[in-house]
Amino acid sequence: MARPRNAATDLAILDATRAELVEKGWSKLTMAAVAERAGVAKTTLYRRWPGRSEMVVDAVAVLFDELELPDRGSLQSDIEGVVLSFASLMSRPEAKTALMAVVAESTHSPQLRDRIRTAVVDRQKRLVRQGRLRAQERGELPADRPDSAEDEQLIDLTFDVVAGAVVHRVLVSDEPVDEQWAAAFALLLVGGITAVSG
Amino acid sequence: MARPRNAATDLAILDATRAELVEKGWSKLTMAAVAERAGVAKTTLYRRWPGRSEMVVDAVAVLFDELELPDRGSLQSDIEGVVLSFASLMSRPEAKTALMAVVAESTHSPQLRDRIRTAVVDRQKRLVRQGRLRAQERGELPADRPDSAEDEQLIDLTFDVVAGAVVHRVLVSDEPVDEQWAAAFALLLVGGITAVSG
Amino acid sequence: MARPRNAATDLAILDATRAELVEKGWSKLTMAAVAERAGVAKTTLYRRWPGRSEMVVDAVAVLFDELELPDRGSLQSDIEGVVLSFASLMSRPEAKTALMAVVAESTHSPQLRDRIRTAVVDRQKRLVRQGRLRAQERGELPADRPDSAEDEQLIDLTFDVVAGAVVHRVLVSDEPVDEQWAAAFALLLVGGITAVSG
Amino acid sequence: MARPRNAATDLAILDATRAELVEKGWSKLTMAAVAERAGVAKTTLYRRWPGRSEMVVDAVAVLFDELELPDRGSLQSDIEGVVLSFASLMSRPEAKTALMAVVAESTHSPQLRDRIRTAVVDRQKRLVRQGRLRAQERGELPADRPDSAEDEQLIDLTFDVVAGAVVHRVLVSDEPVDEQWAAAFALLLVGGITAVSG
DNA sequence: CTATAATCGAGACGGTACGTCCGGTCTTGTA
DNA sequence: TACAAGACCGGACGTACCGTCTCGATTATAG
Repeated sequence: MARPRNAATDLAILDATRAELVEKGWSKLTMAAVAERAGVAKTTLYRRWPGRSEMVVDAVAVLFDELELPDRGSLQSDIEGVVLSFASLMSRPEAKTALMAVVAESTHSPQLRDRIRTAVVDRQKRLVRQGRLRAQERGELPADRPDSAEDEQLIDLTFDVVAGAVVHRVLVSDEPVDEQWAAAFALLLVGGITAVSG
Repeated sequence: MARPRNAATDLAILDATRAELVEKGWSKLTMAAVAERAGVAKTTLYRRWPGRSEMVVDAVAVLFDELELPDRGSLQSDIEGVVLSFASLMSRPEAKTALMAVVAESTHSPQLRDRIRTAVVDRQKRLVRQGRLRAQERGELPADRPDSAEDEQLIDLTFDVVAGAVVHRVLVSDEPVDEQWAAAFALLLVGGITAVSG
Repeated sequence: MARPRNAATDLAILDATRAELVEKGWSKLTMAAVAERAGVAKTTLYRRWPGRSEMVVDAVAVLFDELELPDRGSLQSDIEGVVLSFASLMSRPEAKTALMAVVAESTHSPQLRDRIRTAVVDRQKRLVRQGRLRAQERGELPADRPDSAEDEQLIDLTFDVVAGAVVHRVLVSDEPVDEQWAAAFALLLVGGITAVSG
Repeated sequence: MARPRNAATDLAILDATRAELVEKGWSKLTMAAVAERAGVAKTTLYRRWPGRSEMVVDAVAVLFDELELPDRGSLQSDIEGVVLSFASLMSRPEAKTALMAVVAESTHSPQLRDRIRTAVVDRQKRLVRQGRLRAQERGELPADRPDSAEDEQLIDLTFDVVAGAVVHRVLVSDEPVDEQWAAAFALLLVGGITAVSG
């Protein structure tokens, strides 16, 4: 009760973390370097996060909140838009290197898995819901059936398909996501959703 | 003229690497432990691979060669089959932890990116081609147009969608890929491909 | 402001160094073994000394401070005494193996040469000065001429002759320094000094 | 029986050893480097010497055979001469670094100690005997008493004093042996020997 | 004039230690 | 109490040599 933590310090640390990620990448990211860059002692880092991975998850999570779903007039266009902006996010070095790394770490740590899910995954499903709702308003998709588990599953499925395809294209196949690819993907997805929902 | 390298040593090392991956996971995998388990000196590892990542790529790559595409009678069923067997592969601890980790590392190393592409990605596209061919023989899909770049792109797209969705579901969303999910996914994908190709 | 170095650690390390020298000898002395024996991390060694040789010089230097020159009543006897006690020092395994080794190393390192000179050589010249002074008080030797470079050179010469002869006898010729040898040597040296100074 | 060893190879190896000693010093001298420099395989080295130390002793021993004792007309002058030529030998980098190093090693190896004694020490005592004989012929010293252990001991003592003083001056005290020092030393030694033998 | 057997070059190999780096904890003094 | 500074332990890193080994290829002698 004597002295409260300095809130600005958190931001400085997360900024420093992202900067180091850009310059060095995940495996060369050291706590000491982040601390020095943030003008902070190593102790302070460990007082706030249990380890490197958790800190990086938090540092990267905010990037995902920049994603939006502007109304481009059709489901097809909306998908194209979100694919392109997600791809551009995944092309930023601090995002691509960190995301895969923490996912890798998470395979041996349930705590980390939870942190990723709450900080990244769940927060972005909103985009799928929003796009679906908008398409229903436009009459492109039928309205949700009340309490339908199938509808809920379709949302999850759509999320994994969109996010997975983009991540795989960019990071594993190592090919660019350009407008042409986004269009082809959106066409495929709309076709599939229509077939399933129709 | 000089003493040749022992070919069996390579196999012993890669076996040891996979075993250590299962027990310790990527971040606790040490060269010394792999060497000891393989009954080999650390030097020998470094004589054959430039680093941990490259060695792990080679160790994991062979797992992907186990994937097959048995003829289950329809495109929909074929997709369900490959999704399930791929998901079962991605659930093996040595595959999931290693794959994400090397992809993360690869974001800062073109050499590693190439190695992943040739050792893993390119080798598995055969499954997509094979499934497509079979569907065409069954009359489920129209035949390829000669020298069509579009057909080629559709193959790549399909590959990223299938592999990406499964990987994302298993590793990021952290949800199981069961028969129900495989069926829903296959339905969506067949719908999309039909719409696009029709 | 920051945490200060633990002074007791220095002593523990030097003790461990001497113990390892006794058991293993110079060429089998490893930093890791010293660290473990001292209950200290290897890092701590390197934080305090640039390398093995420097550490060993410091570890051995204190042994030389044990040397004394008890008044045995005559120059001849004083020399016999110091020769015997120096020889007994040079027979201790930690001294003999270490001293020659660091001298060997020093031939390629001016820094090390300086360290040896200040830590060992200069500190022991006091014995020669003391013995000379005592002999002068007894009237065995004429008093120093003021500001005489010759007197100073004679001190250095005596030091090299005494120390050199003992070291060479023990380490190179590999013969024991017993009372008989000490007496013969002292006789020779007193004869020489008297001839020169007379 | 079948094929004899190439004798020229021995010389090439010892030459290479000395050259490496000059350039790198003892502690940076590697068997691989010597082998390459001699145009020879590492195996060949180990076929001829049990280890580095033994090889270096042989490489350096020949240097000592260059020492001679030209007749300069008096015991005093003869001593000055041998001191200067021995000092010039001890100033050569391959000799100084190697000699101390093998002596250090020898403290833990009787075999090595023997090799040093036969290859270096015993071979050089001839110089003392020769100088003594010459001084006796000149009438500077009384003739040997038959079967006198004392005379024998005086030879050994003289050897240790001369060699020890020079080595200590050059390597430990790190001061030059010039004509002035040689003269002062010779004066001291002649005084001592005369007093003892008188 | 072979054939036979040791020598030789090259370099892979199992080891051991190196000196460095980093993670995470701890101990100081200052604010 | 929070914090900066940095010492500290532990442990892995990638490198360098060691001394041994396995290879073919190359001789010099014995048959």
